Amino acid sequence: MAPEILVVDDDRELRETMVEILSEAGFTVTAAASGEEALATLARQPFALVLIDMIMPGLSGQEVLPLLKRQAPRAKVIMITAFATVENAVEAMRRGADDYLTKPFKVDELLTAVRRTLEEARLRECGFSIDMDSTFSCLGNALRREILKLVAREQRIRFMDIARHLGIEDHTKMNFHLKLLRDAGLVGQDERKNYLLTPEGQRVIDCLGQLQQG
Amino acid sequence: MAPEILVVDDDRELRETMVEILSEAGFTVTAAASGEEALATLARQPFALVLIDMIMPGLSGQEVLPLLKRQAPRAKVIMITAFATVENAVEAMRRGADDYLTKPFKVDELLTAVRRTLEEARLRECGFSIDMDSTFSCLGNALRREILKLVAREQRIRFMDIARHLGIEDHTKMNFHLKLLRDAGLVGQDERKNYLLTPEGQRVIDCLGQLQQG
DNA sequence: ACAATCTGTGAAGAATATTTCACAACTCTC
DNA sequence: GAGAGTTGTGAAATATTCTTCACAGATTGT
Repeated sequence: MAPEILVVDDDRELRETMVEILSEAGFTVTAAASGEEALATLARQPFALVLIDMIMPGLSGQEVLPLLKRQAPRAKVIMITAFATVENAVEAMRRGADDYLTKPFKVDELLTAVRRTLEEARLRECGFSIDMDSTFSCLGNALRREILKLVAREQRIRFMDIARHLGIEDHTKMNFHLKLLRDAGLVGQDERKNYLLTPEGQRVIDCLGQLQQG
Repeated sequence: MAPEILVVDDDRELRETMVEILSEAGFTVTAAASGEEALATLARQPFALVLIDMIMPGLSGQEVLPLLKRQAPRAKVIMITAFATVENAVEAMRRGADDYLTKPFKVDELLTAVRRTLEEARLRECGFSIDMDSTFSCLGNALRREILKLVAREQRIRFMDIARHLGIEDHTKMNFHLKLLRDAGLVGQDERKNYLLTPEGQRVIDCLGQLQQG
């Protein structure tokens, strides 16, 4: 499925030009003439990317941005303005915009910005997908959480060292939990049987840290 | 404990001026004269905020930024430059900077930017702290995860409606799980006994969505 | 090669978590 | 206020997970 883009601009001519350029480049494009219309459209359908003119009657781009980010946190946003200043640009980015385009722009500038931003979004979706069910049921156990945290901290660690660090005398007990962590795809082993985090495990740890205080 | 700030600038005079200003404002400040030194310092000690000059011999600010973000993802960053352009500012923000300051700046501009950025960091730490143990052991159960997701989707929902949505015929079973979710602080009830997400629950849901594809 | 340690398996028993059931207060509507 | 539906409690039965134990191949150091 082609990436869905929403173009929001009150200037009909510019709006239609942008739609045309992006459509020809192979994107699926929808247009909205105001911030209000954009939010309504976003409520009905998800978009990968939203292009917003900063200056519009009614809701301005600046005002739409936080509303949009709340409603569709995963949508990427490129702000467009004729009055570009460092302050405005920084402010827009601080508020959650992903890029910033100055009018007038060339066709190439638009396409480059759009492609780059979509590419970033695609990267973030990562190659692997995490199976929430196995991950959560696995981490429902406190000892397994401890093991995961320890492996994350030590980077690579051997079986018996995990047991010693956590004060577990029965290694077969450790093995039981370690196996579940392996099955859930959270930890793996290198060629020397050292235990280490998989990318999935790394991501879970990141998320955990963020959950705790971030 | 006062917030820890790291100032990175090769220009000794400006560096010491910034340290002085920030120290007098009550912050705990450390200085580094180069990108390399900054990264080494960050490895030894965490900082809430790092101020980096864009242009330095050796590692430039642009080069330090991604390294720093990898090493200390939770540190906030303010980039400082004498050659401010919209493009440079946008680029720095895209790469993970949290604010952007143009030289020469007034004392007030520096303090405002620093305070605002730290305030944002503080807000993100939120008022409540999540008890990872109870949260995870609670969400170890698939049915409870389903309930949490349903409550998140519906915003507020009544007891029996949860049961019907999930096709659970025995309401006392529902009650068992709902109670555990309440005990874990993930869901609450309003005055009419509608179930709804607590802030903690909201945060967990956000994190979950992000884990799945973000 | 030998001993010592490490890494692993599977099955039975022990401990927890979950479901079911009997029961009841409460809140609507009529 | 009677009846229907809602929201709840606690204890016993059941299912699941966890621990322990007996055993064994692999690896390492000497």
